[in-house]
Amino acid sequence: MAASQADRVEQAAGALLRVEGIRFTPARRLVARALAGAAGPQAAGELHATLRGLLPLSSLYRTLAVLERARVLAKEHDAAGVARYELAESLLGHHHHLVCVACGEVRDVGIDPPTESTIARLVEAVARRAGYRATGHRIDIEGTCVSCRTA
Amino acid sequence: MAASQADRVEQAAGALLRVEGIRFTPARRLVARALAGAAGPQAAGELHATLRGLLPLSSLYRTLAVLERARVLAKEHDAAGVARYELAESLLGHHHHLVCVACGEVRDVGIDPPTESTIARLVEAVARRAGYRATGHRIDIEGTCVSCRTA
DNA sequence: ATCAGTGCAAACTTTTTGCACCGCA
DNA sequence: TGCGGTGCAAAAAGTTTGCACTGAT
Repeated sequence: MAASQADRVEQAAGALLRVEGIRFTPARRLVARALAGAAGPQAAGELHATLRGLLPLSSLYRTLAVLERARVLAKEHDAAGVARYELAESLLGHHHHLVCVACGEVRDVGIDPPTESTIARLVEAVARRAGYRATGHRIDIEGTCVSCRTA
Repeated sequence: MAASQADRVEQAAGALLRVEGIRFTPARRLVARALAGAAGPQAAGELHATLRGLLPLSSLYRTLAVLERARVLAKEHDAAGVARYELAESLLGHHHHLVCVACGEVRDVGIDPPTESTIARLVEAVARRAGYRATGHRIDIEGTCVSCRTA
């Protein structure tokens, strides 16, 4: 159930922070758990609303920065340039994003391992030919989500 | 040679603007040509520096917005959240990005058509299973560029 | 007692906008 | 002459930071 996923994430986040000698405070627990329950990367404003004033925006940003430094979460930017945060792949697993071009929703999507490794192999070959040493890749699949299509 | 690529882009950009009933002014020519010569998406600040004061920043932003609206160029955001502009795929062709995780450079990279269509097919299947209708995809290949590796 | 963590308010960066002016059609 | 385009300066949005306070170890 949902609670145990949040529990697992909380435990893993605590371990990552301890390794760096950083305290696992209530604010950090709160943010880690909130992200554990999200279907995709969250903007600071969204998290702030979710947490309903439990954390001032500046503290939230600082919390996010700490968690990012400890590799608990990863920061990226959506099409509007707004920062979005989600659990690091070491906690969430490798995945990609479905981006609705109509409403801007960003949702996580997993790719089955055989397909994923096929893609990884192709991508690495492209990078090598261009003189890059590939360390990873990000794929955003643009399209329209169900609600935007039926609306 | 370089000039003819800029010329082709300028002509195509002019056509796109004319279709929308928008004037193709010197400022717009300038920006279109500057982007035609770039190896990857450019930040507004970079373009402003390239144009050496020929265009105030606010006018540059407005020019970029006009060109985006006319589908001459596309806007995206780099890892730092800064807006970057490049020629639309209808002018530049479908391509992806090599992103150097060390220096932040973003460089265009083409993928050979067979590989590209393999990837497109895989990606569309993933989207369909998730209830999305895919209209496109973006792949950022993260790695280290030659200069960052040898430095 | 010390030092990391917190909250408020102010600063900063990037991008957008209001308004007056200019110039081509 | 009308209207789109331009430039300056000011504003808006998102994010970061200085500083004083709080609380855990």
